[in-house]
Amino acid sequence: MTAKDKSFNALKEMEREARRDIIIASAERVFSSKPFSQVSIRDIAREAGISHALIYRYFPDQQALFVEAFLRGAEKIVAFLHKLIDENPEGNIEKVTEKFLRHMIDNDRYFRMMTHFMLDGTLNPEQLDRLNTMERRMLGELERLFANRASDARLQAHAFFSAMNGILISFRNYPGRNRKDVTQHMLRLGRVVAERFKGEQPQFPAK
Amino acid sequence: MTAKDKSFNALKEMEREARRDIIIASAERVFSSKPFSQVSIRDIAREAGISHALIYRYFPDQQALFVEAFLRGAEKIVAFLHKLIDENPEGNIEKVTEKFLRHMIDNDRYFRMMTHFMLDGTLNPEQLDRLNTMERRMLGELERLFANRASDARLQAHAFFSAMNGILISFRNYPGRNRKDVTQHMLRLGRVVAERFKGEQPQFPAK
DNA sequence: TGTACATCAGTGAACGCGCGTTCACTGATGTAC
DNA sequence: TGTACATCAGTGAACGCGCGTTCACTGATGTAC
Repeated sequence: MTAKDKSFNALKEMEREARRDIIIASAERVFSSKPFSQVSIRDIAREAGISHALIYRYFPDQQALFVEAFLRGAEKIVAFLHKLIDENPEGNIEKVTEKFLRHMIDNDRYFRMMTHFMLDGTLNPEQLDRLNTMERRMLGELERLFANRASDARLQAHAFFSAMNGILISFRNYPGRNRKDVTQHMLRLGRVVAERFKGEQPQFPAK
Repeated sequence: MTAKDKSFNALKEMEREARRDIIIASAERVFSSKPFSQVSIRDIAREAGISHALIYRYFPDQQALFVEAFLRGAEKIVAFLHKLIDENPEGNIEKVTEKFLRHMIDNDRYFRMMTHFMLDGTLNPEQLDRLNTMERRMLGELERLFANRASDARLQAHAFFSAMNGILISFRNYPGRNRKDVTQHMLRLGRVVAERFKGEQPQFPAK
């Protein structure tokens, strides 16, 4: 009886999770179709084919859903990074740089969400914490890229991560031309950065 | 008579410009006090001590005013960069990096506005063009930093600029702690980047 | 087997708000005759 | 000098909209006796 109750409840819980997933997946789709600041609860409900009021049965508020949708995608990015760096154990930075940039360009929605949250000053502490944990995990993966090269792998990883993000942000709208040209320019800058980050750093200034 | 008319009209025009300036200056102040996305026309009018309807006598719409306010500040950044690089003619990248980062941190509102516009997909072409011109001017200043060092000064400048922006964005909300710690970390990453960008680049891969 | 009740996914309508923008108007100043 | 008119900075009120969120309700399903 108890066992049966448990499995029934478990099933129910699973179904509930499945419905929650559908909402998150719909959110992800909407986020690929328009700028972050223009996405509304109503958009997501429409995409999911449900009443917008229903979303509040699964998420306490808008921010919680948005963060959740981002974390879902960020998880994929971490997995991608993990695999990528496993496959380039010699710290082949050129290769990693190119693949990483391409992946971020192809998964533009997550990159846009990430930068939005990085800049947003209105996040509540709990969500901020979840986002920081995610950023730390990405940085942790990148750190492995420098583990055999520099004594300050962590700082190198942070600086490298910054350079990647900077490229993706700074040249996004630049200078008109078509998307392909922009991608080419980003990859070219990626090669410059990779070249710079290649060797063992001479001597990191203490201070 | 004509001369008098001209000077009268000129005076009127100047007064109008002065009033326009007051609005822009008020906008700049509001932008330092809250996140970009939360700034409204009404906020700016309140700060300037005028009716919000009046703003539409000086600017066609909100976006025009916002871009104008940013360009005003960006002008100062370009001037700062120009002076900074003049004062470090030997391409003292460590120094430039530190001063640049500090300046951006101290003028955070402009940095926030800049990144907002870089990511925004809803700008009309005319404003986008003005912003791109401004970005090109910043990059032009930075290019001088690499002029005597690398054959591909332009690419180096773009990559360096990206790294700076990336540092400022990626660690803004990271990881809690106080503002001073965050600044310290950013400067530390700046030193890593400066160290990396110091020497002549070995050989830029063609491809 | 039938009936009363509990649970819960799901809904449409409404609330309350703040926003960008427009409108009709006022009042001061300067100009023409 | 006085009067009719034009110009224009400035205003408060209103428009219309979309938003996040809540509410009262429906209807299906499962449970207890």
